[in-house]
Amino acid sequence: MARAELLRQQSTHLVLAELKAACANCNVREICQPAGLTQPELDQLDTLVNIRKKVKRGEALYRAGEAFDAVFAVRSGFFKSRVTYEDGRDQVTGFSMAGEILGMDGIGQGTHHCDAVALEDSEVCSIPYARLEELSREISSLQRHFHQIMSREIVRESGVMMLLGGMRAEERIAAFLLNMSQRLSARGYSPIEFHLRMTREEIGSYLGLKLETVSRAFSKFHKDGLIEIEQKFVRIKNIDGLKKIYAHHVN
Amino acid sequence: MARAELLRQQSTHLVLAELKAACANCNVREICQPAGLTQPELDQLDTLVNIRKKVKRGEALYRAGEAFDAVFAVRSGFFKSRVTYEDGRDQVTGFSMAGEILGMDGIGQGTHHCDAVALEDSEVCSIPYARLEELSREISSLQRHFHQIMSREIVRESGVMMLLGGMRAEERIAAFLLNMSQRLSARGYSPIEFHLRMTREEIGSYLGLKLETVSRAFSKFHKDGLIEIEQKFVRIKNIDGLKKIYAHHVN
DNA sequence: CTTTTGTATTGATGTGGATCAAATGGCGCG
DNA sequence: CGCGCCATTTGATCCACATCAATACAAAAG
Repeated sequence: MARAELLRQQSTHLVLAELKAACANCNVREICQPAGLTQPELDQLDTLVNIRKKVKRGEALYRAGEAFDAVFAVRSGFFKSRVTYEDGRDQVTGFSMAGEILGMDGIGQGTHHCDAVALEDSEVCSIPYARLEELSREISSLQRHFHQIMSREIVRESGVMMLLGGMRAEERIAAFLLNMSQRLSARGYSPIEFHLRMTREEIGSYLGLKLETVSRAFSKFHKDGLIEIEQKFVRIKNIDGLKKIYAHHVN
Repeated sequence: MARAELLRQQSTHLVLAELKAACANCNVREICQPAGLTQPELDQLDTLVNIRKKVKRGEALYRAGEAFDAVFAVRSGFFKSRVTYEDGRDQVTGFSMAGEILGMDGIGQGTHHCDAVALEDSEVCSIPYARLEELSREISSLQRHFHQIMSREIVRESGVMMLLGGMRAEERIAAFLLNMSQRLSARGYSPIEFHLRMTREEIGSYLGLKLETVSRAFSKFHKDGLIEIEQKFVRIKNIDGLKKIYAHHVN
């Protein structure tokens, strides 16, 4: 752990030996280290993830229209994905936290379809797509794993479609909080206390609501004793209450 | 073409020779026949698509929760994808027409995440996923092609998220009609005249609107001379007018 | 420290689309 | 052919959320 910390502070131009160490110690195991690999396969895998890159808060990891050549594993930090219309309006299409994969929208067209912007100082591992394809052909469990990640992204988005299509404001916010809680929990963080990295406006954009509506819903949940909320800090006090709102589904 | 028609009427238990002929004549080339394959590769490909299956109008090709073991190429007909909540409410998450691929939501969990229901008598080719993975490892252009199809599904869904999150009723309907037009056009059908296979209610469910709102929007477009619409038949009379509505984006 | 700027809260009012309701029309089926 | 069901259209009313507006607050900048 201390070693990983050390490596993190070094240049992004790492020699291979260091990269291996980085991968072996990385907390993003789930992504880059599918289970059941033999040692030779693990060695190959180390050649896949080749560059670690820091992205400062507010900077874009990539932008819509840029050539796609890699997907990214978020090592630390937090990103939003955003599409921008011709007329300047934009919409947040997702949030990515440490341990998640970013950039798969680019595979289809060979160019990125959205911007990925860091909401706090972040670090990613770049996974060159050509190499990923190559290695997928050799290591079937990696292939399967990658397909699963893409498929889950499809399922995630259809979940958001449900939110947007059929739920009312408070249901959406409850679903959003529960989803955050669940994902943080899966990453080993507290599921009941966390910092929102995004603004009310970004939450609203993601959920198809205005920032005032988001704020009012948070206030209401607070008043009803479901959560504590102070600025970006959230503590879930009654998770079943939230689930009940989420599952209410009036019509 | 006459031969393909003949084959279509035979049993779904075809011998290999017939299958080959079926694939060679299939109009779904784009999916099952990536460009640049050598003859041996093409022969392998013929072993991938192994069963043709008819699905009658109203029947499900698969249902949420069922074990996933294949994706499907729609050979003819039309499907809707639908997720159902615990409480019985459901939402349409997509429509699939001839030449498109269905069922990729199941890869992540190993079970299907939604129902796929035929909106008219349809015919699909089943593509066993295990075999697809296997063949993807051998034929890199097939691998790439499959990844592109999945990625495009991700992009498609984020497009729907934009619709649902940021556009008003008439913009959504205009976008829906333009999308239908474009997809039909890409399949060699007329982009200006077509039959909607789904009800107003299904369109509404997909777009996050009530059926009355869908009906009113159609009536308005008709009144404004943008389309002709009679029951499920649509003729687009002013495609630029529709695009203008779609791009209006008040805020 | 003060100023500036971005973010959040809260209230008052407006409106797009949902809801409720009723009439019409198409189509499968006995 | 005629019955009954379902899809569609259209009108009237309602309400959830957007919009407009004012204030408060926090973090960053000077």
